[in-house]
Amino acid sequence: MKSKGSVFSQRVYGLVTRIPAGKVTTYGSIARALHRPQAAHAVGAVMRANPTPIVVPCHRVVMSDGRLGGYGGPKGSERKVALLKGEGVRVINGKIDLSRHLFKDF
DNA sequence: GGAACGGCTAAGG
DNA sequence: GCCTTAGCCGTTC
Repeated sequence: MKSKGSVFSQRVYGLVTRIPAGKVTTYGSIARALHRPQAAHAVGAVMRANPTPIVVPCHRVVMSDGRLGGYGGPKGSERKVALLKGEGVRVINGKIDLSRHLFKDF
């Protein structure tokens, strides 16, 4: 357990936290922002361990496709959508309009 | 210290 | 539109 020891995780949390309401990002984008373009899954690992779901809105992180991905469980997706919609994100058929809300301007 | 897991991505069938 | 294959990386047990 590296609990907070790894810069990577902290970096991920930092970026996710910086995502403004009404915007979303992809695992790949985060990985790229951290100079680890291939570590998308690693980002997922960090998110899974997300110790501060309040500060780290994982629901703003989606797949490169615009799909929501997971969120703890099949129901989580619905909650994700609800939250995103509440923030002004256009969600269609469980997918996000990336061309409209993709935030990669870290 | 090492193996398995995971909320992935990209490319092909 | 969905599944498979291959590659890559950090966390967890």
